[in-house]
Amino acid sequence: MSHNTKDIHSIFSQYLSEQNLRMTTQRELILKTFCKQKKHVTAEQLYEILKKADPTIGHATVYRTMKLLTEAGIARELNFGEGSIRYEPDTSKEHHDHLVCVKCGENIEFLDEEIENLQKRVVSKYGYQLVDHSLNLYGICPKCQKG
Amino acid sequence: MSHNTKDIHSIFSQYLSEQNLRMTTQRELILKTFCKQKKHVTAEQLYEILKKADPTIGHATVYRTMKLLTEAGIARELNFGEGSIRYEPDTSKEHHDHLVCVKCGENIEFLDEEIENLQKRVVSKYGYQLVDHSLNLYGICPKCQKG
DNA sequence: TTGATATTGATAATGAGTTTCATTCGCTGT
DNA sequence: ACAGCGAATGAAACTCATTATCAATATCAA
Repeated sequence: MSHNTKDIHSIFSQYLSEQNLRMTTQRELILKTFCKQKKHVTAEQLYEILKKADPTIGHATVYRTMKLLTEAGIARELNFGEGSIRYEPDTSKEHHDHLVCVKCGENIEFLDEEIENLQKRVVSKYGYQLVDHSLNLYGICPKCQKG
Repeated sequence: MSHNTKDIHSIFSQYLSEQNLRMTTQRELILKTFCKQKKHVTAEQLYEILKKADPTIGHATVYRTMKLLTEAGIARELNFGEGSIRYEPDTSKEHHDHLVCVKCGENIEFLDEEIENLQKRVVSKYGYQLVDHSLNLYGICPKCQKG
C-alpha cells in the first residue's frame, strides 16, 4: 500500500493551489474514480464510467483533469500505439515497463534494473540527458497461446 | 549500402503481384520519394513533399501506400507519442531502437544486444511469446543542452 | 457576501487517418 | 491495338481522440 485515496487527494489539492487552480467537485470525483480503476483506462473509458455517477459531467472536463493529474504526478500517460492514451496511477515512485498481450490486452508491469542501467549507459554514451523513456514489449500471453 | 532503389522497387513489385495488386505511377513515385528522405517522415509530411512532384496526388493514396510499404517490409512504423506515425526505411534487416531529442527532434538509432537479450528474458519469464517491442529513449541532445 | 477569476459543459474545431464512390487506369486475353 | 474487368485513384465525407471557444456557473480569498 503506497498511498491511500486521502493522501492522493491532498497531493492533488496541494498541486492545484500551487498553480492557483481550484479543487472542484468534478475534479474530486474524477480523481476518486480514476484511483478505483484496476486497469489502465483511456480518458474516454473513464468518462463513460463517470457518467454513471454524474451524468452531467463533461467530456472536456475529464480530458482536462487527466492532464492535470499527470502534471501533478498522480497519473502517468501510457502509449501502446492504440491511437489513444491510457492512464495508470503514478502513486508508486517506482518506474516500470509494460508487457502487453496483443490478443487480450493483458498487461504486466515489470521492472528490470539491468535494462534500466543499460538504457542510462546508452543515453550517456551519446551525451544525452535522459528525460523519459518507454519500453513496451508486445507478445502473446500463455492463455492466448493455447486458445 | 544495403539496398539500392532498384532492389526495393522489385521487392515492392513482387509483394504487390503476390497480393494481386498493381504497380502504379503513384506507388512508384511514393516509394522513390520515401526512399530519398533522410529523416523519419510522417505520411502527411511525405504528402506535402510529393505534391511538389505531382500536385494531383491524393492524400489517401499516400496513407494507403505507406500501409502497403509497411506490409511489404520496406517501411517500418515508428510511434514517438507525437500523435502521428513516422516511417523509417526497413531496408536494414537489423532491428534498432531510438534515442530522440525532445527539443530538436534529433534521432539516433542504436542497438544494444544486452538490452535485447534482457528483454527476451523478461518475456519468457512471464511465458509470453514475443511479437514486437519498442524502446524509445527521450532526452536532450548535447547541442540543445548548451543552447 | 461579494467580486475576481477559474471551471464547467456544450459545442465547434482540429488533426490524423480511413472510408466511400464515381472515374480512371493497368493488365490480361483476343 | 482493343476490350473488359477489377484494382487504384482523388475528392470529399467520415471517424475518433483530443483541444479550443465561450457563455454560464462555481470557488475562494477578502
